[in-house]
Amino acid sequence: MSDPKIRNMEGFAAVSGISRPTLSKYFNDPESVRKSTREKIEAALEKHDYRPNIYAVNQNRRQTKNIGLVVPNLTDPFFAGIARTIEGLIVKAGFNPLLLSSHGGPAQEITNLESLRSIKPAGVLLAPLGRASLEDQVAAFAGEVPTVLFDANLEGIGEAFFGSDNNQSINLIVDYLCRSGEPPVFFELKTPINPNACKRRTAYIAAMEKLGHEPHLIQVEGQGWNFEEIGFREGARILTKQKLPTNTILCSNDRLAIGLLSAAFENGIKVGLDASASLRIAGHDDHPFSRFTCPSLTTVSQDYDAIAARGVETILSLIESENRIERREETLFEGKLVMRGSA
Amino acid sequence: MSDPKIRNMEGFAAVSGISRPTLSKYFNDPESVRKSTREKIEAALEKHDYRPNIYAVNQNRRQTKNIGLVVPNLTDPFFAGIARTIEGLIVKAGFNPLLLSSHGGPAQEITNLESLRSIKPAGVLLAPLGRASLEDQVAAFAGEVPTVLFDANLEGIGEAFFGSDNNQSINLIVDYLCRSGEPPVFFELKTPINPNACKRRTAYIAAMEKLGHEPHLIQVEGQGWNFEEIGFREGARILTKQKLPTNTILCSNDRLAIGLLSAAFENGIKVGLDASASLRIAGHDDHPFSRFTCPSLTTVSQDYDAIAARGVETILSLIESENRIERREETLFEGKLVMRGSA
DNA sequence: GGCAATATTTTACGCGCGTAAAGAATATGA
DNA sequence: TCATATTCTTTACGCGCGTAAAATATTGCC
Repeated sequence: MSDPKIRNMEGFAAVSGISRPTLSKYFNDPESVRKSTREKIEAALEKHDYRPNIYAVNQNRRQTKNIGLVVPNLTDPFFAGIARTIEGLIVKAGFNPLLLSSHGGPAQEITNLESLRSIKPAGVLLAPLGRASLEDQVAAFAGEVPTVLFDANLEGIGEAFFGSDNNQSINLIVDYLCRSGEPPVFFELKTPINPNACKRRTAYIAAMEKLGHEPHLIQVEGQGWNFEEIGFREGARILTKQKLPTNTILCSNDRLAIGLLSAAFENGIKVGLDASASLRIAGHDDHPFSRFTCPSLTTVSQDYDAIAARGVETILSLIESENRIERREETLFEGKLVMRGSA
Repeated sequence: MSDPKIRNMEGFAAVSGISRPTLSKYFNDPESVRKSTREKIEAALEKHDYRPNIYAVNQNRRQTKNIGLVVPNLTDPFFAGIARTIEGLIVKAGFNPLLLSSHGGPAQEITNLESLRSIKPAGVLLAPLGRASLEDQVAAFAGEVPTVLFDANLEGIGEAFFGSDNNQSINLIVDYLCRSGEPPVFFELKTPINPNACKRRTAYIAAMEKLGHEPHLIQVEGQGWNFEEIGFREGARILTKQKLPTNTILCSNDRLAIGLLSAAFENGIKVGLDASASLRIAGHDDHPFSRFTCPSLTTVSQDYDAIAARGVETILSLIESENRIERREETLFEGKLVMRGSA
């Protein structure tokens, strides 16, 4: 805001009348200097627009203020949403979030961790791809940098894991579906990449058996993260070519359900609750778009505010304590039933 | 991968038998050293896993290899998709992309630029919020850091702009809609935040008049980026309470159309092309979810591969040439008609 | 007003690397 | 083979800041 451009802290010391070491203290923690000097510094900052060179700072600090945040796929609004929530919490804690997406690829996931390593993050929040993850390399990274997993668990990797209680949530919706109509079949990928998908499958089977129904899995071909596409393509196949044992389909996730709903529509199959409908479809996750499907999708919402909050909390305390956690913590949060038009 | 951990380039010089200045040359450009020494260095890298400290490097280089990438809203899969494409191109060029989302907020947009400033990016690719952007502050930033705009234009800000030719694309779809059925009304926000929305409105009016039809705007209330929500809420209102002059609605963007389709479905209004349908709906953008709406959404796709490619190309040449462009370039790319089931 | 406690200044070094200059080594070509 | 052009090594300095230690200044308190 004023005449001579200030190039470094020395220069700012000159114009502010405060010594450089004291300024350094101030920038690391404004509360650590006397109130009167703090005011002098802040008054000078108003006029002179100086900020410490972040590279010089990070070169000398023992720890950076960076926290890495890696999600499997930012193109999925579900993860974009979580990422946004987490970023907000990190900023509020005075740290600097760095968001990276693995774009569904294991190699990219490792690349992301590698590039995080070079910025020396104080900690990392990682939502791994799951089965596709190159576990050895992820584990190696987590051995060097305090890492907390969320969304998808990799056994024994990282200091903690926060995710959804698939057992509870699948139970919830299977129970609801059975109470309100015919028991559901389970629509999923044959070879799911995500551990949550596997847990949901076994949870489905257990829930059905508990209620005295025969579980029925519909496992379709499909790779990658284009779930809507798979749900649409394979959904069309099973809806037209295959005789379903019931009129109710529970999908392993909402994105599959979105594709399936679209396939049902295209094939003139009416989905919903009223008498004229011949099919019920439910999902899992409460994807941002699930409110706008036709009909709107009945599903289970994940408590991702809680997951985000606990994840950030944990990585921060890990950073604070400067050492690793004594025992790896795994916490699962309960889902909530979201009743809409499709089931 | 070997015994004594290497802490700096000095240490790596010791184990590799190459002097530090030469190593420095190598890391800045492997091709700049003789082949035989390059091989020696790379052999040593295989065994010793050393990488230059990025903070020390950036402190001393005149320019970093960072390129900022700011999008208005990562929760929108459209921007997530563009961002991914652009990131890929930046990496391929040997630079380091830094992705930030403004989350629909002008203050966040400025915060993003501020935090980019502190990492001293060589250049920035910015998709601004549009009307909501705090133009003065964006302009001030663009005055300090080479900046290229895309998606939404801010007059005179940045070295160049790449976006869609809304005039052409709206013409295209209005033309198609008129040829294939009744001329469309235009469904949009009363006070759009995005300059593209304004251009689309005037393009719609011009296209209609050119074809000898009376333009008809339906402008609904609504703020923010939750377009589906607005499309759904206001769509339900106009579909039930208002007599439309035609059976065809062109939406200002796909996300509004997705909400509107959902509203039509909820109200038992059949959308599509066949005789039994009473409404046609079209959108604009070819949003990733538009293929899976019910019915699938007829729309215009933006050529965002071209936008991404030219944007990256431009910022790179700007960085290379170390100075600003002589004349601000504005390039618009044509859209393609995507015919699906809804219109 | 004087003392102890606390805060600031002064001085100095180190972080890891870019880079310039001069001399030594190596490659190139006729 | 030798002269020449490249490339590398050695030496040295600087980047902007963290931080330690000792000296000095300021504050709070009785």
